[in-house]
Amino acid sequence: MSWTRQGGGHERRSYHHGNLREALLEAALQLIAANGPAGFTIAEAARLAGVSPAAPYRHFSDAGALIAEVALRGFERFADALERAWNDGRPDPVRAFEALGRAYLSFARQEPAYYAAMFEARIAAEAYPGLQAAGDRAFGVLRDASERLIGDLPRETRPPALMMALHIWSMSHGIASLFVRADPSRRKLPMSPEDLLEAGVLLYLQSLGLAGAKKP
Amino acid sequence: MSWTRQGGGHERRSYHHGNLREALLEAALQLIAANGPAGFTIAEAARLAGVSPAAPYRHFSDAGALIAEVALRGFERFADALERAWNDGRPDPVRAFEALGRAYLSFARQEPAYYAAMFEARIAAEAYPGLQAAGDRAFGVLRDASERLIGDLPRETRPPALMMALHIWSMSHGIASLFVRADPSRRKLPMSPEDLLEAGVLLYLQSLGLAGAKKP
DNA sequence: TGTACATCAGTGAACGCGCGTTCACTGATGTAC
DNA sequence: TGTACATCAGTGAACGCGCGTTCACTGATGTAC
Repeated sequence: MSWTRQGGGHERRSYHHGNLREALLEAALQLIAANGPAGFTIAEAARLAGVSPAAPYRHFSDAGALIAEVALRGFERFADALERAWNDGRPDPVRAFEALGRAYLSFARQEPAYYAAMFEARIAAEAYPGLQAAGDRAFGVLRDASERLIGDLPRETRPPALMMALHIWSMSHGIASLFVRADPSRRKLPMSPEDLLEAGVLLYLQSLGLAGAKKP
Repeated sequence: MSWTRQGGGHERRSYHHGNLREALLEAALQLIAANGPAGFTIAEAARLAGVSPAAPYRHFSDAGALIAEVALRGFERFADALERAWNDGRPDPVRAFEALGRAYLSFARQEPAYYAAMFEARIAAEAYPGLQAAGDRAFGVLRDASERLIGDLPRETRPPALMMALHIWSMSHGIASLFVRADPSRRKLPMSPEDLLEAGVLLYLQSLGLAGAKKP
């Protein structure tokens, strides 16, 4: 990729945009944030990027491919954020696990467009190489953290790490879709989504003998 | 509402459809099931109902109103299904609670169009009177069941019923959206969604001292 | 029981709109020499 | 360092399409008498 001018500034464009691919992905994020994945069109993205409606086809075969690319990048950022939060189990696994949960919701809140592209766009993951893998990497963070958390448990009371990761993921995703998304249909909560998730995770860990009996 | 012919059969139509409102809602379900809430248009629904594109406007002001009506009915059916499953806590609260969870996923699986209209359509609930209330009624089943389940717990270890209901709802919804929906982006699971949810709920209840230590 | 009439559900033609997609083109960029 | 040329990103005009929405209308239904 090469461009002549740096940054996304709106100085007078020359014939070649120079950074159109990135500009289109950026535009897609704006449009998805505003109206959901269905509210995105190539024509509108081109308009936002200040380019003719035919130009995007030099970079993406169709709208699906563009959204898939957004989702792919979303999963990568998501995995990064989760990894940073888990911080390899520091300062201690339980605390790091809670940080992981907060990071999950924080991502859904800060990056609603990425989150929507990842989970609401109805993309056929197998049609876009790399997408599945990126999703797996994000989930892998949760799975590894779970594995680490339950590593010291006696064999009889140790649940499968995969199952545990799925439980935590499901609850996190459920809270994110029901209560975090700035959606007109969002319901009101008597507590913050973060507190709700933390309490749920703590109770879950408690049942495994992994967290103190109380920590409200 | 009045109609001259019963049923949705496709016998020769007369000038008046007679049951268009219902036919449109039915068509909407088909379209939403096929392509999600965004894949629904008034024109296409009219076509499916065998009626001119202007006819739907006699019954719905716009597409949003039609989808909102679908969501409303969905919440009503959903609440009914959950209530039947809970069965007032019989044969015993824990078992009934598990049945409630299965009913949740079963609804998401059997009625994906309703489920999508209810949770993915981005409807402004407050704009459609009754919608919020219908949603509240469905959630209320879960809340009442939670209340009943924890009723006998000692005050110190008893969580707020509302919070507990939110946890269960979130996990159920998370599992439903991630693993039940017949969506091209759905991920594979090493177990059935029902088993995953049941295990999660049991662990959760266990942490409250409400379920046996093991029941795989 | 029959007739006149009001009601209103559905018609069909029309409109403007935005989208997806194509095409031959153009002009900027980079490279070979 | 300068020139010729290949490459290719972006143009702009055009197309067909389906949608939303309106309108004056029509004909079936139900009701008052």
